[in-house]
Amino acid sequence: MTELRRRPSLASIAAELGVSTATVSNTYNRPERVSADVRGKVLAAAAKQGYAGPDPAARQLRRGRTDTVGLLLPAEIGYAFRDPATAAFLEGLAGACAQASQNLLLVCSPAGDDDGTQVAHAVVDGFVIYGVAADDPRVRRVAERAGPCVVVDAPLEMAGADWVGPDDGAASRVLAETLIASGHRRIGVISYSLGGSPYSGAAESGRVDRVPGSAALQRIGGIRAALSAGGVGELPVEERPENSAAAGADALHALLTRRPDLTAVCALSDVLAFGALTAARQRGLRIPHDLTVTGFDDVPEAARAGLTTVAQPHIEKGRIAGQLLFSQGPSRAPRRHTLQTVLQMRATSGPPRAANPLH
Amino acid sequence: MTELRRRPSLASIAAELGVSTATVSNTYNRPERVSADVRGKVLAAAAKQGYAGPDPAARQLRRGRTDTVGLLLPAEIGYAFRDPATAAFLEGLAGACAQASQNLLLVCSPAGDDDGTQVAHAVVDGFVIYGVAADDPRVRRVAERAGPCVVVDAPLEMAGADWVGPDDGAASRVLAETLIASGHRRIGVISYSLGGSPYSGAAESGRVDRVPGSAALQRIGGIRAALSAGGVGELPVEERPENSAAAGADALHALLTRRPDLTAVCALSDVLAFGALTAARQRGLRIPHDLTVTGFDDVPEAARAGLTTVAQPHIEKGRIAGQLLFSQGPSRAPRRHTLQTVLQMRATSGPPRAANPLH
DNA sequence: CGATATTTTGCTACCGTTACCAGTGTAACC
DNA sequence: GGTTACACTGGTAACGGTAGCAAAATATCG
Repeated sequence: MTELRRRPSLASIAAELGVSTATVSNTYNRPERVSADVRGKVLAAAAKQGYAGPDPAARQLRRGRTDTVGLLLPAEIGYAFRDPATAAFLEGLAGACAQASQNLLLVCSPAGDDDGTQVAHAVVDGFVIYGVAADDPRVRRVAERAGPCVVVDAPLEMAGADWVGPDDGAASRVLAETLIASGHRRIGVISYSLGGSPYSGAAESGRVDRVPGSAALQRIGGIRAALSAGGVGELPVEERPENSAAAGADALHALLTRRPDLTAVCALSDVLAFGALTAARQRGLRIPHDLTVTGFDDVPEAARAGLTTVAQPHIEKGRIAGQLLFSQGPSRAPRRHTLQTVLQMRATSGPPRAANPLH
Repeated sequence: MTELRRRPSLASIAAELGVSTATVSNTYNRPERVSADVRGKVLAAAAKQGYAGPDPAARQLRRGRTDTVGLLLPAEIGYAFRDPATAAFLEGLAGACAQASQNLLLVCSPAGDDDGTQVAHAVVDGFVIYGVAADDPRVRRVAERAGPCVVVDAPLEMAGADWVGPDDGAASRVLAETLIASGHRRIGVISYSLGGSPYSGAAESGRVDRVPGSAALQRIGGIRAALSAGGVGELPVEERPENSAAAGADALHALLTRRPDLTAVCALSDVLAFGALTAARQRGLRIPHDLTVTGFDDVPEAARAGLTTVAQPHIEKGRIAGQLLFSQGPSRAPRRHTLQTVLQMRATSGPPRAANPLH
C-alpha cells in the first residue's frame, strides 16, 4: 500500500502524521518551538521510515551556508601527508574547524586535469590555500568563487584574501647571514619546486629571478640578499620537483658534483635536508666539519636529528588560518598575520672546513 | 538601472542574454551541446557578472550526488596528523579520491559535543570510518544515513558496510608466538585507548575481556591466545587514552614499576613503542638485552629506529578503502578485504636476559 | 523544392529544505 | 465576557540547478 518506496523526506513524514513540513523541520532545527508531544511523534515516524534528519544538500541550498571549509593543497596531494610540516598545519587547522563546528573539505585534484573542476564543485563557504604556487590554475578558480579566503605561506596576490605565514625572506636572510658570519662563502641551495612546470636540475637564473610566486623563491631571495650584502657572489640552486628526502639526497649529489667547493648547503625544507644529510654521509663527508647543512621548518624530527633549521609554528599557523577565515566579515581590508620564526642552531652547522684566513 | 545587485545565477545571465537557463546550464555541463557562438556569449556574460559557474549546493541537490567522500576519524582529530600510520592511510585514500574525481571531507567533531551533528550535516555520498571505536556515537549517525560505507581496521558490525584491515588478532599472535619461541615468558602490553571513556592505568580484565570493539582489543586477544597456547599465564596491560610517544614512555614506566620482571613489552603501535624505547633507555635498560620492545604498524621511522614490529600496507589500505567505497553497488553482500601483514624482526627484540634454562 | 536528418535551444517539472509570517488555540488578566 | 499574551503549528515561496524531451532552426539529400 505504501506507495513505491522513495527516500523518506520531511514531506513524507509530515504526510504520515498529518502535520506540516515546517513542523517536522522545526523538530530538528529548533526543537524548543515544537511541543514535546509532537516532537516525539515526529521522531517516532522518522525512525519508522528510516529518516536520518534533514538532507544536508537541501539544507545548504536553502540556508546559503555550508559550514564547511575548503582546503587547497599542492597538486600531488599525497605529499601533504608525507610532509610533517604540512601535517602539523593540518592539525592546527582541523582543530580550529572542530572548535567552530565546521567540517574540512580536502580538494583532491586528479593528476593532469587541473582545470580546477574539483574546486568549482566543492561545497564550501570559504577556502584556505596552503603551499600552492601562484600560477596554479586552481587558485584562479578559488578567486572567482565568492566567499572568504585565506592564503598560507605563498605570496599570492588575491583580492580580499587574508594571509598568514612567516617572513620567509627575512628568516632565510638571517640564516644566511649567520652562515656568512661564521665564515662560509660558498653556499648552495637545494629547493623543492619553484613553481611552474615540474623541473629537475640546476635552476638557471630565468627560474629564480621571476617575481616570487612561492615561498621557495622568497627564501632564495633572502639568502641572495645576505650574500650580496656580504659581498659574496652567485648562488647555485638545485631544484627538484618534489619535497622529499629522496629528492634532497639526489639534489645534494648533483649540487656537489657541479660545485665540489661548497662549504654549506641550505635546503629549503627539513625534509630535503634529511635527504641531503644522508647523501652527504654517504659521500663520506663529516657534518658539519666538511659540510654545513641547514633546513627550514623545524619539524619534530629536526631536533632529534640535530638539524640546524628555521623554526616556525606550524600548528599555530593552521589555527590562525582557520580563525582568520571564520572571522572574515562581508568586506574588509585584507589582514596579514606574520608568524615569528626562530633560527635553531644545532649540530649540522659549523664553521667551514677551511676557514677564511682573513677572519 | 541594473536591479539591486543579487548574486549572479544561471537565471541572471540567461536573462541578460535572452536565452534559457537550460542553455546556460548546458554551457557548463555539456558544452558540446551548445553552439560555440552561444557558449562564447554565455561565458562573456558570466565573466561580466562575476558568475563563477553553477552553485555547487544547488547542483548537488538537483543531481542527488555530491562526489564527496566523508571521512570519520578518531574524535581528537589532531591525532590523525600526528600518527604516521594514519597519515599514510590518508595519502592512499586521498589518492584514490583524486583518481575518482571525488573530494574528501574530514568530519571535525568539536570536543564533547559528539552527538554526531557534524556527521549529520556532512554533504557526502558515503563514509569511510577509520580507527573509530564501535561505541563512538558518531558511528550510529553514519549508519543511519543512507549511502555506502567502508570500515577500516575497527571490528564494527555495520549492515552493508565493507571492511578493510589487517587480521589484527592473527598478526599479534604470530608476534607473541615468536617472542615465546625465543624464550620470553613474562610479557606486557602497552596500549592506546581500548575504547569507551578515556582511561589511563592498568587495564583490569573488565576492560580487556569485552567484546572486541577496537583493533587494540583484537591485538591483545591475539597475544593472549599465543600465551595461553604456550602455557604462559596472565598478560598485564597498561592503557593510555592516546596514541603518542609520550604516552608510550609513561606507560612503560608504569608497567615496569608494577611488573619489574617483564622481559618483553609489546606496544600496540609504533608510536607508543618509540616512547617506550626512550623510557627504557632512560631507565638504563639495554635493548634488547634487558628488554625486548615491539611495535605495530611499521611506520617509516620504525626501520630507521630498528624497531621490531608488524608491518601492514597503510597507503594501500587507504587506496582500497576508496576503491571499495566507489565500487559499491546499490545493494550487495558486504565485502571484507584482509591486508597482508609481515612480522619485521629488527634490533629491538632478542632472547630474554635470563633465558629459561629448560631451553 | 519538399522531405528528412541533424544540430541547437527552450520548457518544465521537480530536488528537499527553511525563513518568514500568518494563523489557531489556550491561558491569564481586567 | 472580552482582551491580550503566549505557545504552537501551518502555508508557501523561494534557494539555484539539471534532466529529459519537445520544439525550432539549420543542414543534407534525392
